[in-house]
Amino acid sequence: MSTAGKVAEGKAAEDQRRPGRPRSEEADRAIIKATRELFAESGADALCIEKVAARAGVGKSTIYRRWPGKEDLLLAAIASMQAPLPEPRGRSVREDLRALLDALTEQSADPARAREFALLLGEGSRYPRLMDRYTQTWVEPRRDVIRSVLRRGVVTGELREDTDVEAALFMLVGSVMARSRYGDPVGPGHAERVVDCLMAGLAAR
Amino acid sequence: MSTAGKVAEGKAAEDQRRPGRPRSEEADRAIIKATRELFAESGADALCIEKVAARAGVGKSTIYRRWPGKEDLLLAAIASMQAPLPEPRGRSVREDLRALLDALTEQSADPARAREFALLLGEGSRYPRLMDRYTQTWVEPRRDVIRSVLRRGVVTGELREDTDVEAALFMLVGSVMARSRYGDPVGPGHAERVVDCLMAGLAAR
DNA sequence: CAATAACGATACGACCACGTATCGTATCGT
DNA sequence: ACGATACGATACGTGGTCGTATCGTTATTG
Repeated sequence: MSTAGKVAEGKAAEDQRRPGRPRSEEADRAIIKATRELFAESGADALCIEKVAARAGVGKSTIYRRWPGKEDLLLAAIASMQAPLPEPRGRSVREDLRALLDALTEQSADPARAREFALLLGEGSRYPRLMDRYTQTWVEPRRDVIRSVLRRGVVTGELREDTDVEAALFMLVGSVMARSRYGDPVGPGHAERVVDCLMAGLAAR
Repeated sequence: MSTAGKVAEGKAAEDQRRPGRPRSEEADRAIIKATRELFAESGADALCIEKVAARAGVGKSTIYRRWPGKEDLLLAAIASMQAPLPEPRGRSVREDLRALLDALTEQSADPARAREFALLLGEGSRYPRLMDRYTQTWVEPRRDVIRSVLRRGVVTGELREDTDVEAALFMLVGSVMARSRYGDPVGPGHAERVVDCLMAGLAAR
């Protein structure tokens, strides 16, 4: 039915036009919020639909009406965790890296985000679709921000010409990962120390 | 077989002296082996006693006779994963760090060991006893090896006097963690590149 | 008002894993 | 031989989770 000639209005309009009670956007939000919370608290494996429904104050059917299963729900929840890195100001590599690493550090203090690392490292093999999409959507774009700061530093002459961008990248983000773990949050001075240490190098003059 | 009671074993001898059929050491080995394999394949949450028993060719009771439950079994399995870092040769910091990082890299290619990271970062909060013991038994001693190499470098003058040992440590081990993930093993040249990059520093002269 | 679809609640069957209990059998010390 | 204990196998009860189905109710369109 419908299909209508009013093509110009797009699919959304068509959805709205469906007869019957419309889906509750509030339920959408509550479900995603509950999913994120439970994922943060217990991880992907321990997350279960019935607890999500209970916390969201929603019936199970309301969830299954929207997502076919658990993995798809998790996918939606993770996709909704927006955590943009700050735009580099471009005044100096040192300043930009500090700001980026500070942001990373702060974000990794959030249990939900710490779970993402775990998902990536461990549980990922059990949820391949989820992990692929997560990597593609979040990990690489964020790495690219750091890469571009480093590359620009090389161009401006602030960094060595033979800078190994990839090695530096993994040391920077890795320093946060290696440090953040349950009960041992990374302190605020971490970013500054790491950037200074890496910029100066270990070797004596 | 069973080497008899002859040795001056103390308590062990007393255990041996118990009447009845002695516990099978082969069953011990098979159980631990199966546990490690399943942990490597699927992680801590997916590991279940019944599959361990099946793979080990052992009855469930044989497992429960030895360990009170799943967590204790995992603890024993992880404790049995010996993975010593090589002894630093002490000729140069650069050489020692390369060797240590190469070893770390190679070990992290093992799925079982990759799971350890995940355990540390994510699932750890669900198995606090397990994680505490793991950290204390494996993580810190291994970090200490790297710390001592760095400190010695400062003493010998190979490294800057104001070297930030902790920052360098987390960059080194973190570079491996950030890179190793399911389906994206760290290449063999990684250690060399990282160490060179860190030693030289990013800043232009 | 009638048709339609989403709502919360809840019951259902299937499955899986836990940890316990009980088989008959095998292997030890005495 | 005998008692003791471990062995593999298997059945059991419990509890949790999945995904489906079915309530009566509520909101929206026409």
